Amino acid sequence: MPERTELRLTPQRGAVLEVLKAADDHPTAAEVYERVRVAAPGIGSATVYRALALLVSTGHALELSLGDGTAARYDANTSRHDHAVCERCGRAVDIDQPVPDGMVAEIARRSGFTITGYDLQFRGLCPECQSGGAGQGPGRRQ
Amino acid sequence: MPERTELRLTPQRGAVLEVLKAADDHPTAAEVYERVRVAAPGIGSATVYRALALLVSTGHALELSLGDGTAARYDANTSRHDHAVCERCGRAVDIDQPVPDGMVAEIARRSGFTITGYDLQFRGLCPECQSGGAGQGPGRRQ
DNA sequence: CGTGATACTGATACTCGTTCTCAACGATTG
DNA sequence: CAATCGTTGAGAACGAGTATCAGTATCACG
Repeated sequence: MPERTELRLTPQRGAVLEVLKAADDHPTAAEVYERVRVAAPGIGSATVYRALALLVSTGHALELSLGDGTAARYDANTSRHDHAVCERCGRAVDIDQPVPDGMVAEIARRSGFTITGYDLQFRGLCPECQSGGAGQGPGRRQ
Repeated sequence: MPERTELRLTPQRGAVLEVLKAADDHPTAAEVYERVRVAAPGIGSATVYRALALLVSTGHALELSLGDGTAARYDANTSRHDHAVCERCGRAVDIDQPVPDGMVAEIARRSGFTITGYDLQFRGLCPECQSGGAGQGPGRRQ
């Protein structure tokens, strides 16, 4: 599978892309599937997964692993940015502040790695959940 | 299930903890299972998962999602640190340099989140894979 | 228009990591 | 010794994602 020779923008793929562009949250593949079924009722989940993978590989979408052990999320914003994830409600918002270059260089020097990128997720409580209710906070990892 | 009332250090749990402490890599649950079977031959995978969850919840181990979509990894080093993951061989090494406090504060201010922590993984090539061979690099995410 | 090549589709079976269920086991207490 | 209750191992169940496959749509060309 060296290079895509051809690539059609089928109705299904268009629908997936529309859903992704219309979403201001960061839907999982399953959520994308649900929403796409409104515009393309007969669509199968495999097709959604394939379309998402295609969009990611062609740079039209980003696949996010928000490090909470749950399913991958997708984002039509393809510029470099990170996320803050609410530990209570799972909502993710964009963070546009990059890690300082000096820090990356220092880490490359110390570890011997060639650093090609990084994934950074902040954890905490979103404004709604801070005020919202006093429910129990699950608390995960580190 | 408010608080652990009792907690036995059973041979199985001890074996899991030993494996974790002896590991200088960051084994997945499946790898822990394999290694534990040497010391505790009849052990079941469910027991290993339970022991790992227990160790994590009592602060004796850390569960890592290295953001590459693969299985969770475990680490007996419970102090705050991040990881650099090799994109070719999957190896993870520890990174001890924290994100500057000012950056975290700035992000909390801008997003309105109460930040309780973060997960940071650097991606790149480890020293071995840089020199090692010219194989094909997979290339994932962002 | 017909024909063949090939990309794409949806259904479904499957894999894999992880969790759940449950009967049996074992340690502790009275 | 009996009752209790946390723990165990086997295996079923689960959810996300992938592979397979037969059928369909689209394209290039004569």
